[in-house]
Amino acid sequence: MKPQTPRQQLIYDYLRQKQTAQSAYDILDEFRSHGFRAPSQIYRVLNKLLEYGLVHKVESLNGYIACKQQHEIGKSTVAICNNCGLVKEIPTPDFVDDFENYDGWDGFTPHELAVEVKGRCSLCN
Amino acid sequence: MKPQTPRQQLIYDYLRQKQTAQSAYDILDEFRSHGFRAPSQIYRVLNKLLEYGLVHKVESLNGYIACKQQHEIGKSTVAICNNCGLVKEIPTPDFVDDFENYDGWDGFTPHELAVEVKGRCSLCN
DNA sequence: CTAACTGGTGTTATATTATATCAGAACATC
DNA sequence: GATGTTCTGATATAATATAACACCAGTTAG
Repeated sequence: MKPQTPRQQLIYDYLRQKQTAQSAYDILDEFRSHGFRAPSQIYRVLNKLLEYGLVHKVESLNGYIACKQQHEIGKSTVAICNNCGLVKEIPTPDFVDDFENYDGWDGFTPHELAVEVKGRCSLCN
Repeated sequence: MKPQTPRQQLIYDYLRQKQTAQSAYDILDEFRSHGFRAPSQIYRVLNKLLEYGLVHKVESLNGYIACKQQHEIGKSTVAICNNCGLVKEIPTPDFVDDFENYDGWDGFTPHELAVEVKGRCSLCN
């Protein structure tokens, strides 16, 4: 699915070009000149992009990044640099597929899986 | 590490007995009668408990749970029921250890890893 | 002893993130 | 051209989290 409106395209392109997660308010400040005046306007666009799978929310940063990986939906893995804030979506390792046949679930049926890894990026190492 | 003060013990015990993640404000409301009056008081205790590894933050719920699993520090896995809100910490599967030798890091050095899985618990299935 | 340090506490204020709600515009369709 | 759907603008408010400062108690060092 591609962005469906000019504003979706605008925000998607903006996130694509960023290396760090952006908050809704970061985006709002960036695009006030484009007619965005209230957070709800940003969240509306973000929610669509999330729905389309074009954007991920980085829960531990309350920020948003563009999805640059082709991956199974409902299975994202991001690496977050504690030093510079860089967020990189990485290919979800194959062995995570084992989650489905993991026997530790105790009756739980997994639908979506999000892995957030904190550490140091190659430049900050 | 065990709770170090009466208030840490209080909140820790409270979280231990809960099946769902509790927000700082839930806890505040619960313990107003014990002299908690401001969110910062709760966050102070929570931050200590997090530091001691006795509590986990569930990022996607902005809530907190007691850690009931013995596990390597910096490696938590929680299963979240989308229906009833139950949050269960589960043993981090062995194969996640492979993360360390995963070759998709591209220079990134992982320190901490958090897995949040959404789905349906055994009762809501 | 007492000065300095430490860690926990109380309090007020404020920052940050996210949603609810309502009204109107744009557009399609029948 | 009435109806419905989606996107939009706008205001208000909710929910989550931190900053800053003063106080007190215990303890450790000079």
